[in-house]
Amino acid sequence: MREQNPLTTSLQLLWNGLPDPEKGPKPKLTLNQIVSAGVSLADAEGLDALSMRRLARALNVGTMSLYRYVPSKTELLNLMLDSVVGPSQQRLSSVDGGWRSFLTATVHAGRRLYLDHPWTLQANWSRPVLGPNSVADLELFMTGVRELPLSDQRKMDLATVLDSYAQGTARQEMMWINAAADSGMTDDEFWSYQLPTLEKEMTSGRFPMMAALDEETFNSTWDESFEFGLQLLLDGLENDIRRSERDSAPKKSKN
Amino acid sequence: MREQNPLTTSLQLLWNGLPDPEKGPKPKLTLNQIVSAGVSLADAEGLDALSMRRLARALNVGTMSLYRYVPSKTELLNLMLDSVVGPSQQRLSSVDGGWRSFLTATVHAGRRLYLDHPWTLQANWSRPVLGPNSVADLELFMTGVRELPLSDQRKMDLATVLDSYAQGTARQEMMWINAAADSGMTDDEFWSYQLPTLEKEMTSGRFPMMAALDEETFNSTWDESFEFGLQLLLDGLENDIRRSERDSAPKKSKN
DNA sequence: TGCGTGCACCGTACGGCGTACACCGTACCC
DNA sequence: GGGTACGGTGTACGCCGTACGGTGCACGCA
Repeated sequence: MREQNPLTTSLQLLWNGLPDPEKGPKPKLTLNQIVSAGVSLADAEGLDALSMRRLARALNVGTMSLYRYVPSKTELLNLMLDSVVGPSQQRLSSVDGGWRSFLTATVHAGRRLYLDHPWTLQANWSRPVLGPNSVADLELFMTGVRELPLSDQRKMDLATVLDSYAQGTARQEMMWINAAADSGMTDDEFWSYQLPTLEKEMTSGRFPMMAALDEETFNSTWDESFEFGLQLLLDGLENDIRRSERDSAPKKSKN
Repeated sequence: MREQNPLTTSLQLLWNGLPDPEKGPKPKLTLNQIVSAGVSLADAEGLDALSMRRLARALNVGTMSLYRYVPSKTELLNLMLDSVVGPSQQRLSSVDGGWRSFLTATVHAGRRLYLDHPWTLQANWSRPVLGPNSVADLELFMTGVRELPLSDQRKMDLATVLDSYAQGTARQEMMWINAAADSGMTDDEFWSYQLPTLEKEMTSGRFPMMAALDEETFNSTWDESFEFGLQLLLDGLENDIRRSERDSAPKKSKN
């Protein structure tokens, strides 16, 4: 338990939580209380609002008491992240409905996760060590794609690609929402304030393509662009699969 | 110039820079010097290292002098962001080589941008107002896809989707690199420290799919997964295009 | 020529942050 | 019943962004 592996304590906390002590006074808190209070605070007010002082106040303890449970704020964020990922009901129930509906549910769930917990997309966020929920997530993914004629390596690539896409789209959406909110305006107000300047510049001759755009060019909702890209990805995958089935088809005659 | 539009000053700075003053002493700096010093510092040491104090020291001025040029750190970040985006040579030269090679170059350039300037993926990053380089970027994109049989709205969706993908993949890659670097180890060391714990858990019976994975499952490079997903997207798009050409083909006989 | 004025420069200070450290008090083991 | 291991926390340090106000330069005008 006291190896020199520098990740030991992180891994220990993620997978086994705190060891329950025998001696000394009873702890006032549990690790879970701290982590979920952190998640609530970050969900409600953003990552900026999550300071150790505020979190401690919310839990009615002194600031430094938190450090009896968690070695640093970074480690707390790692725990918060793992606590928030993990298989959702939606995906569990779609695992046997064919790969396309499973992957659709997976990417939707990923996007919803990032939008529900925007703080997962903020900050330095050096990706933590893998925790139990992340691994359960991968386990479910691998189950959902078990029928696909792809190598395990390609399946893992697929997981990475789809998560990247969910993350990227959610991040873009969040940035616009934040930009408006930070300036204390709605999305529409934000646009309308920019429009005069943009229109002047676009019709200046420097941007002929931009000047000639349709009225509705910028009218897509985030949901629509997200769906569009998701269909591209899945269509591309379907292509891939058909091709690999065609390639292996001749061998079928051997049976 | 003194309207109550709350974005006026931001837009002014982005599009026109600072007005050159008539009275008083000559400014020691230019806006560009500040912005590019900020970019250099953030590139070299990350966004955390970019404090107003350090930036001022690097420029040999007092901390508060910076505020004569830039109203806040947030605004500085907006200017920095617009200063690093924009059409690259690679993309400009591929604009007439067919949509597929143009889009490939576009997404590659996007990914390279995010990897070269990882700070663009950090922090709150409430997306700023659109600056001249961002608009030039869109202009180029619209030129590159002008032949595609898609509505302007769909083309804009495509721009969003591809940027999301570039951003998502770059972000994932950066997170792993950071995670290792923050702990002061290489990527490989980071993996090897986690492996014992993961292997123990995976063979515990709770994760049968994970336990049965090929040896090479996790061996893909970031480049490989990125390429894989990019091909999926472009194949999907090709599908879309062929379908829409097929649909409109009957009309061709009218000619 | 000289002076008034508007702007550049920047030292100081305030309220936040993460967290190192040391001290206090509790509750179990022997 | 005493020793000891451990939970709780007050204080302090060195960072951060930036509000405020003082100082002195350089041009427009008399």
